[in-house]
Amino acid sequence: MAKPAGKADRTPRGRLSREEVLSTAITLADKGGIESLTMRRLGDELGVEAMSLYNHVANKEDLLNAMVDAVFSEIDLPSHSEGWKTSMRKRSISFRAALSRHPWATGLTDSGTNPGPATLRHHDRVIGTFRNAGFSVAMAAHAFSALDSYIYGFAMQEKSLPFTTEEETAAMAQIMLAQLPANEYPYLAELTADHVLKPGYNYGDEFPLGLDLILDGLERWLTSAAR
Amino acid sequence: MAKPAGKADRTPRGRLSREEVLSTAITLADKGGIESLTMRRLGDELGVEAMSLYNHVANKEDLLNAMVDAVFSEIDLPSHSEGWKTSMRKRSISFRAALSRHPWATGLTDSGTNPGPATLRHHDRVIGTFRNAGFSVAMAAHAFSALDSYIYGFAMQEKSLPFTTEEETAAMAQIMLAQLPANEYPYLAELTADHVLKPGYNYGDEFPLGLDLILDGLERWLTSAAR
DNA sequence: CATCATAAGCTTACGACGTAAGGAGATCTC
DNA sequence: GAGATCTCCTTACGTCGTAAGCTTATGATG
Repeated sequence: MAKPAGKADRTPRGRLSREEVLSTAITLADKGGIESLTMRRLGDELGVEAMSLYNHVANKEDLLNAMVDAVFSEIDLPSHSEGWKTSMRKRSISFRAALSRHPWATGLTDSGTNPGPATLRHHDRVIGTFRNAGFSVAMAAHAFSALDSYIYGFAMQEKSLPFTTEEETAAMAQIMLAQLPANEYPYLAELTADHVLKPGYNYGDEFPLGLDLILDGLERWLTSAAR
Repeated sequence: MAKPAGKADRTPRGRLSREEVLSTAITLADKGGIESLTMRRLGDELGVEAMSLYNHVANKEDLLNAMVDAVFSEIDLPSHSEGWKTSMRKRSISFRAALSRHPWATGLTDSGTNPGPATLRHHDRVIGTFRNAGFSVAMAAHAFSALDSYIYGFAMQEKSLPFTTEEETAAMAQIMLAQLPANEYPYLAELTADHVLKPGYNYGDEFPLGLDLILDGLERWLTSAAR
């Protein structure tokens, strides 16, 4: 009686905004993986037809790029004031945490082609932190490459694991161990049995070990001056 | 006259084999990127309808998993006899080269869920090399995680660069530098101008620097004994 | 308040995609 | 030489991103 026409069950809302589209897309991808994010489902979630999304987004690639930039905006920037090593450690941990919250972002490599403002700012601040600490331009580039390769790669390995919680890990490792021909892959079997299946194991805990290894290495580069 | 019926322009060949399907799929993905690999195109390339591929492959995921395993089979295994550091250095370089030849493999993370035999053998030999060198099980796990995260991440960054050759790099960097608001991202601008645009720059050259940083760090872990 | 351009939504449609179902012909086994 | 099996084909379905064009709500201008 009140509503004259149109879709019945559409949640009444003001107009859509790009931000709303973006954040819903991120939620969807977080929940069901990037392959579950389709324009139609995203539209559904927003109470709108798929084609209406194109009023706020040029195409799907534009959407994905913006999503990646949103992830970068969640990362704590290194502060120039705090000592390069601690502040770089913090931002690295924050970076990994962001990729862990949004695993789909790790594989969205096309965003390298045209990075958004948050991505650029992030990179600029990281390089700036190295430069201010006394790294030469070349050394800063090497440090940036080494450190971020590690972070990205770690996130990718983490994402590719078929388990998340400790219980899942244990269950999965049990199964894999049982399937694994132990005499053909003895070291893999040993590692699974004696390390992965130890109570309290969590792959994520490996992160700071490699991180500190690299940071210590970078510090050595720095103090050994010339390069 | 000779041929009684059927498709005219089909290259006469014996029956298809899984190996043939696999290697053609890899060639296709190498040439046009993973998104250009569709069942229909792969069929075309082999002179066969898309559906015929399902005689040799369970589904596309099976195909992709097998492709990743094929990439792993290209990597030089570390030899137990040679000293862990040099042999691990060799296999790391070989690993990166393989991912560089087949960039699509870097993103195919689902293969972590059920790795093929070449992948398992590779992992087993890597872990075995650490163990034989005196790493404890836990240290071997840490070393494996740190090193392979770096390699994977490096490959991913390399893949995401919008250029390959030195000329492309220079051209692209010029453009990006021109577009970049230099006062907003001063360190990025500096790095581009003074490092990337230097003649002879090639991002791939960064790889051994980070690699040696990690290997040296692992060696220090090893010699500092307990952990 | 009336008009009307613009923006934001909807409908329909197209050409890809992966693959289910089932049929036809070749090849192998006994 | 008969039957089973394997390989390939045709057809079809549901889903995807998105082009084209329509309708309606908004908000500025007279």
